[in-house]
Amino acid sequence: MRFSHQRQKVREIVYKTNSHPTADWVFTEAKKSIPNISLGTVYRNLKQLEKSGYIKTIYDGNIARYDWKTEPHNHLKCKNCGDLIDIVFLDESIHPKIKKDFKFNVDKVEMFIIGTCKKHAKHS
Amino acid sequence: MRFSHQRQKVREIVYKTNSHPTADWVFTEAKKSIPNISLGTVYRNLKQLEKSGYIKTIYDGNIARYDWKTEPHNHLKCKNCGDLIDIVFLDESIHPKIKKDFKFNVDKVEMFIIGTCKKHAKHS
DNA sequence: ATAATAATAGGAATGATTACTATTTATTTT
DNA sequence: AAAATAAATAGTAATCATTCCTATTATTAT
Repeated sequence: MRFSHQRQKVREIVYKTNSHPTADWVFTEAKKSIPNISLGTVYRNLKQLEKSGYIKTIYDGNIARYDWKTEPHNHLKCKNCGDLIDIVFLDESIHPKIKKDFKFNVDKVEMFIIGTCKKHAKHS
Repeated sequence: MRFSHQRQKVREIVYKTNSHPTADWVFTEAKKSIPNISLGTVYRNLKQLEKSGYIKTIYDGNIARYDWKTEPHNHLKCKNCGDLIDIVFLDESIHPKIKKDFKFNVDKVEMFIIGTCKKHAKHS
């Protein structure tokens, strides 16, 4: 894979935010410094960056979001504001139990905990 | 909400399978007995059935699947065959811990465990 | 049976993502 | 440093899942 300014920029944008951005948001940001970058280029590079292990794809409902944090972690999703909050709740220590109980070799666990974050809780 | 043959059929189709079908598969099945049913009708009814609590929607990557099993449960997803396997691994007992540790009120947990099922494991 | 209106069929519209292709650009070879 | 090679791009068309729209049909209350 050879160098391109577009790929470098896409990567930089994902690495600079904790907002788990969508492809479209990355596109909008990238246009600020590369005005004629195309959306296809953003998608292609996000896919390549994931393949190379630099970023991870998160499926939030039926939209893809991207995350620079590649270590195993989980997400809280506030149904009120839509924010995704990174947490570490389950780690790889559950893999042997799943293998034993269900005869299933685990690669990774994707968990969304859906509810209300502290900013939007009605009361305690 | 008043009776319709189409809604009854959609519900019956989802209730008869353990394959976590997509809207399109439900549509194909429904056409066998209601040849001129439309895809929009299938989508509308799936949504209504979910709202009424008869079925649940599962987002598998960026495609919606439907599940008659409405009690909390989790899914193993084999990356080899794509099958979704129902398991009960995490239950609501984790909710208080998440509330305490992260100040987050949990409604539900969506978990996908991705890996290789026993049919497709290379060896132990 | 009639009136009121929820639900439908069929097709158009939308939104996210992928595919296509002529051109540009990074790297390699000379 | 110029030419050759091939990867990457821009721009656009195509695809796929899903939703929206509207005239017509079907269910239910009167």
